Amino acid sequence: MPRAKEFSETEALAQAMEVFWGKGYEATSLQDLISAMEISKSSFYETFGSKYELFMAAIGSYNETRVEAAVKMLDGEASGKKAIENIFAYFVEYGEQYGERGCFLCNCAVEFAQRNRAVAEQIALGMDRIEDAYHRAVIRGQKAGEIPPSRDARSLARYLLSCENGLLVSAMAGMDQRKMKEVAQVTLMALG
Amino acid sequence: MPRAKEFSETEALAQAMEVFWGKGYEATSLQDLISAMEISKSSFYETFGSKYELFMAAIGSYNETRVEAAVKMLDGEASGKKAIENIFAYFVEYGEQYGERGCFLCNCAVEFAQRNRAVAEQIALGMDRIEDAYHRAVIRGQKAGEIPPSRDARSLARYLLSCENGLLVSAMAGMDQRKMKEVAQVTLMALG
DNA sequence: TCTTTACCGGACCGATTGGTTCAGAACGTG
DNA sequence: CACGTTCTGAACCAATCGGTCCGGTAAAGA
Repeated sequence: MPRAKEFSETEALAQAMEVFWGKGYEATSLQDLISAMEISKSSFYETFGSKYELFMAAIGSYNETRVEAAVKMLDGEASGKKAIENIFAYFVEYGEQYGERGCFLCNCAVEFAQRNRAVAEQIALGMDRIEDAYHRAVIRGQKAGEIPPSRDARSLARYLLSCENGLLVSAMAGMDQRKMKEVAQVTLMALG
Repeated sequence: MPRAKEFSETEALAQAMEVFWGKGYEATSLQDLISAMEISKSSFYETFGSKYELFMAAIGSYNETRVEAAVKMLDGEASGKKAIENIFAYFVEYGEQYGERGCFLCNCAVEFAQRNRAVAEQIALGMDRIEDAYHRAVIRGQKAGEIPPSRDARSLARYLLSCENGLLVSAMAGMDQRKMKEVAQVTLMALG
């Protein structure tokens, strides 16, 4: 009976995420959003409720796509150490593809987290997923004899996550790829 | 002949920096600023020109005060390694005093740097100062036999800066002090 | 064809944004 | 006292902000 949907909700959400990722929440206007999503203002409010609700959904979308992709990368490799090396190499290459817009979760944390608990929780969700994936990779590396079993796997996982965040923020602050590569190498030496 | 200045320009600037640091540029309104600075709107525009100009000056103020303090901390200690350990310990304690508002330069980089070259340059100025201070500390540590001389001092300095950024961002994303302390320990182990 | 739903454009809203202007009070100095 | 300057509060500005509402059209199934 009804007319068929003409735009994909998840696709529009993904577009919105891109805009928020690139410009941040406050600097993104409704105009920016509906232009990128290619829907009308009316459809916007009917489908997504408000700018804020859309933003929360966008973080969720990021967790389901980008974070999940990173997790798969870490879980997929046969060797734990290789998986970690590969993902850091990926982050070093990263800028060329996406521009230096860093990690969306970090950006949101910087702009929002201290003032908004709901956002902070949404961010923690994604961060924890990555940390756990690093943890699994470290354990795998330890079992394979690539990483000393004496080291605390959870600490190493948190260290790697923190370094990842630092690397991506440093990139936004102007660090070029060559220097990033050096930093990544030093970072991974800490695995022993 | 003239009437005396009744407010200190540098003091007002410092207050403005605090606000920008805590809320970011976009989320800070003129009302926020003139309330914190305790001057009138008229004085504001006469003295500082515009919100944007004030913001740029605020980054400068941050470089002259906070960054300079960090540099002094790194240069002051007798032992290079001890200096680095101390400053990381300081960042771990940090949150309690200032709330988790991270590093102002990083925050600005996240919000602004990709879209504004002038801001990016101002940020790079401060970052370079810190990197150089780390570099001097590493060299001192190497001369004292605390850090293997085989390691490239500049790479280590950039690594430390990147890890510092990562640690402060992670704190904003919800990492608690205990975990930060662990991460800092792992970070410093990489010095060898 | 008729109903139901999807979608759009545009008018409209109050509030707030950053910014300007100006008259006048406050104040130190000659 | 008078001059020169600092500083303020309020009035005012156009523009934009996020958000609401409605009339109309397009499309699918009954």
